[in-house]
Amino acid sequence: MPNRNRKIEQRSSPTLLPDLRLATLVFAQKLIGCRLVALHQGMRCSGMIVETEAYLGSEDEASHAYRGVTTRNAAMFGPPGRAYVYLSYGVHCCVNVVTESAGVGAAVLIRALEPLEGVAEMRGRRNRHSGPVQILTSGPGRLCSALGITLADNGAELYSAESTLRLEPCLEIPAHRITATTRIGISRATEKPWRFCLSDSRFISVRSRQR
DNA sequence: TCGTCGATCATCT
DNA sequence: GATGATCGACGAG
Repeated sequence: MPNRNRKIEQRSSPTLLPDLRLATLVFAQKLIGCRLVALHQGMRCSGMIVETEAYLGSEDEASHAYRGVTTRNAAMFGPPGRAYVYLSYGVHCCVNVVTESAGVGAAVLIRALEPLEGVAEMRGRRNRHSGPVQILTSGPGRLCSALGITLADNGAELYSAESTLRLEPCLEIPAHRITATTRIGISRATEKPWRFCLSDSRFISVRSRQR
């Protein structure tokens, strides 16, 4: 019933997550304002997504999917709505939301959150018992550390209410509050303005490099 | 406040 | 053997 589903999407309210059939660049913007929830060691921690980056499939030189399926990126080529978690620089975990159809290899990297629940737990995990709360989740490695996300979460069903790592609706952010800039920390396809930030958020990872 | 640099290791060539 | 979607520490201004 594709037409019926489309009607539901057009009437999207703050209580809905972005439609998984959206194009990755649109999905990356719609993801801002959603809540990322992690339930680990019996603790619920969550934050509102304030910064994302879109990575397209085989057409995007900066994407892990550019060279096709490997052991590491297999989750990227799986069904949409799953988590793709990978180890960066051998040290930090980073989490993506897989988008589009299985086999495409597109995903949206979550780069920063505004902490909502479990701040004390996040401080403990990051060994930051004092200081500004922004430092806890501003950066893809930091937010995974704060929420306790590890490689064990690779492939988690983010759209399932039973999943220990999942997305939940939070706020609907109007398009004029979202800024597009070039992506960060990459050496290829650096000109693509596929990073999206909540314009007035104090929690984004790097100050504006807008072009 | 900003820039630089080393740590660290799974993955890829 | 080289690379990298990062981070934290440290020094300069």
